[in-house]
Amino acid sequence: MSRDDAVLKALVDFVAHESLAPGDRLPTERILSERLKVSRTTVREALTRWEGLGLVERRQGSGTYLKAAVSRDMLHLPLTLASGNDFRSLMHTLEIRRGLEAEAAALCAKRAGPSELAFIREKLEAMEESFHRRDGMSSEEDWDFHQAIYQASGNPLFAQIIAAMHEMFHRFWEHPLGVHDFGHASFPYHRTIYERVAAHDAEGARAEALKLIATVEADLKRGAANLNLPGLT
Amino acid sequence: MSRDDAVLKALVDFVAHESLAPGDRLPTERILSERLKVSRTTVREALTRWEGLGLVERRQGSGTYLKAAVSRDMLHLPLTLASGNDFRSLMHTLEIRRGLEAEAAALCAKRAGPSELAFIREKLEAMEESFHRRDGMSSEEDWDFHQAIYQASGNPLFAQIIAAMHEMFHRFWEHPLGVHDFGHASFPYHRTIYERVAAHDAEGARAEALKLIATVEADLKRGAANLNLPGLT
DNA sequence: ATTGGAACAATGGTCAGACCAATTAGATCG
DNA sequence: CGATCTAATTGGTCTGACCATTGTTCCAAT
Repeated sequence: MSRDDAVLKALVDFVAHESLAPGDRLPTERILSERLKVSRTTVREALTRWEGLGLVERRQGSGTYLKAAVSRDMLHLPLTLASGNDFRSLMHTLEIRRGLEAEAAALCAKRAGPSELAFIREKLEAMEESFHRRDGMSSEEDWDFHQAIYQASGNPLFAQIIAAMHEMFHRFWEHPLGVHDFGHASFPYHRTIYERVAAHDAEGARAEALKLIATVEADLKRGAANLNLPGLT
Repeated sequence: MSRDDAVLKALVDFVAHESLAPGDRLPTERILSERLKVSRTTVREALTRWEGLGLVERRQGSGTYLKAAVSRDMLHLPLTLASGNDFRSLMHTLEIRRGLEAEAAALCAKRAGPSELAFIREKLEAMEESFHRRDGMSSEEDWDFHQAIYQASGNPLFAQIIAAMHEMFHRFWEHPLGVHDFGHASFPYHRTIYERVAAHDAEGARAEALKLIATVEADLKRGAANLNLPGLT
């Protein structure tokens, strides 16, 4: 077994022994290197692997933070998709998102307890407040709302997959295709999704989520048509 | 942009410029560090990322070899989930599959042309024939049918994501949880999905796909209850 | 007492150079 | 010609230093 694989195994044991949870900060690289009897270089190589797998986040000047639960038997699925930044690829990712968003909303309606509902409602109201104040969608508050849904779905895979796709969307989400009022049409569906979730109406929540993505899709198509974007079919 | 992100970008350009194909050997770390004007440490950190993503393979004493095609716009989906051995993880993957399966079926109904429909029908009949001959689901023909659906969805991401997940819990799909007639209940829905797709009824196809996954989920729960599997809630 | 900013310490990021371990290619010898 | 030893190559690890960013502390001005 190579050295830094051993380090990763030791790190798993360490996290288990100290019962570290997502969000916790792990020891500094220097301390780890001393405690595991390897050089800091090797520790860094191992942490780089974990960072690539999304298990850990490093912040210069601050520390290294656990992003997800780790256990000894984990399966890593590095999925890399060749996907351009043209309109067609963007639409493909949106279709994936539609499938996941609908399912996440349905599961959320089934499983969300009072505390999860309160959290979602909080994010919803923050988004609505921001919308009325600035007369437009805030991509950040919008993202927070959806993340709350994914979290309450009880299935961590949703958040993981969508987070990875969101990164791709990110550059477009800021000023997508130059359309200023992008996402305007999707606004009301956030509340309807919440209402269906709060009523524990799984199929209703699924339907509202589908409507929301449909408005985004329409906006995207409109923007692409205006700009003659490459890949437009 | 952090330094080794820049290195990764430069590496992509280098691979493109030299038109390197999978299997080819990249320059040594020392040469790369010199050519990219960064330290070998930084080059190694970048290559470690690529290795984690399965894009590259390093062999000590030999060199670093390209394992997959790389392009500037790639979407990396680092999925890590607890070993598929427990019931909860298996259910999580099934929930993801439900979202994707439903969406793929709907898109397929919208877009499948005559040739795609004929291909799906071929797979369906092969599956049905195998079912009646051996009086049981054949995981291979079943998989072929679903893959045909994903292909006809017109979105390559579906096939890629699901294929990766399928590989992950392949062993369970063969004789999941020891249930012998696993998947028996899902059999009739393959034909109903096909019928809805052939009728270009997107929402109907989505509904049938949801029903199919529901039967699989029920089978899974039944098997787990019988075996007192860990992770059963 | 509060606030603002300046100095400082801690932490991840990068660097240079050396040596180790595995592999490969070439030279050598039977 | 073939097997074997040797040396060069290459990725893996180590050390120690310095840089860039962040968080904290503490003091001065208000």
